[in-house]
Amino acid sequence: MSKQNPSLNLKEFLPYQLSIVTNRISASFARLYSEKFNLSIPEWRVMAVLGQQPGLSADEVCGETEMDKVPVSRAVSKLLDKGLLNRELSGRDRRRSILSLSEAGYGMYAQIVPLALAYEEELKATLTAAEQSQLETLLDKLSSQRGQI
Amino acid sequence: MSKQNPSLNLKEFLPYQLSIVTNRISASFARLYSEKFNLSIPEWRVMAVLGQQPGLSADEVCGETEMDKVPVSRAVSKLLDKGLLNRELSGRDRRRSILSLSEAGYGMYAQIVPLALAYEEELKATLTAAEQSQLETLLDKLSSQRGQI
DNA sequence: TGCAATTAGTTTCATTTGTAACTATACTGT
DNA sequence: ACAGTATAGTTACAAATGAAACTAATTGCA
Repeated sequence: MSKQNPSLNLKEFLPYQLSIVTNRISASFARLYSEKFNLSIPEWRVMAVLGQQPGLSADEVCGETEMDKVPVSRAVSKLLDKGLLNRELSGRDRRRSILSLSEAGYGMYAQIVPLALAYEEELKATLTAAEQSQLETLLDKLSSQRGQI
Repeated sequence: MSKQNPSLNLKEFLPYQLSIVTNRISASFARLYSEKFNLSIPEWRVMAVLGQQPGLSADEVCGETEMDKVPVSRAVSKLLDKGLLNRELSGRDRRRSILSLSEAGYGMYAQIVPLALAYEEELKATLTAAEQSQLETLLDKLSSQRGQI
């Protein structure tokens, strides 16, 4: 039994399945905040971390969101333009910025969070409690094992 | 208990977790065929479906891959340039193309498929058999339920 | 038939994205 | 103290992407 007639069923191929499901979910979730609040995905992610952890630097935002520093920089400057963010420079290290949501930014954040949580609930609604915890386990395993691949 | 102090932990937020894991996996899998064979993600996807189902039209490739017709069209024309694809016009409907891998294309496909399968194996290696089937179930559930969201 | 509406696929254009170069500040070892 | 290196963040440029306009072929139905 050699490898003659190699074949791969895309629909059963795990990386492909993951990317289809994830893209659908990301896209439909993105509609939630992009249509109503006119935020791009990077902008929303920056707001999401700063809403929870105010005072991070741009670099720390990169770490939290797994985003590249370029999209973070661009998202930050757009959010500043829109008045959704405050930025000051760190006294200790004047390369570093200190970022936080402005009052307007926090107001928007406070509107989006319940939508996000409701969305997540809906997503999980078809899963039993056991399946939900299985999913966590599986995602953890898949994500930890990457790196040597 | 009202919704004062709304907060959302990004790292525990399902759409975010999915997108992080998936992006890592997609990126590391893409390195596999992009570095060695100089294929873009859309190009690889087109080859992947045609390797399995020769004779599809561009439109059917869209359906199989969930890609937009524009990236498919571009990927097809690049693959034609590279000599990896054959295209003829359907006799019945001369708008439709009939696509298949060329000999060179199939040769490349035959080299990539084992890499892809090995990659998938490695990915699944940390999961038990039970977890692997759980994962399938979960992905099915998550993907079927989208649409009304 | 023949003309309006669809469909397959391509092209154009504007937007997004990523890589690499750049600026400015801070750290290191001598 | 200071030369070399590293880091935070921005900018510039090129490539990828998507929406909408376009071309060509087909279908439907009056």
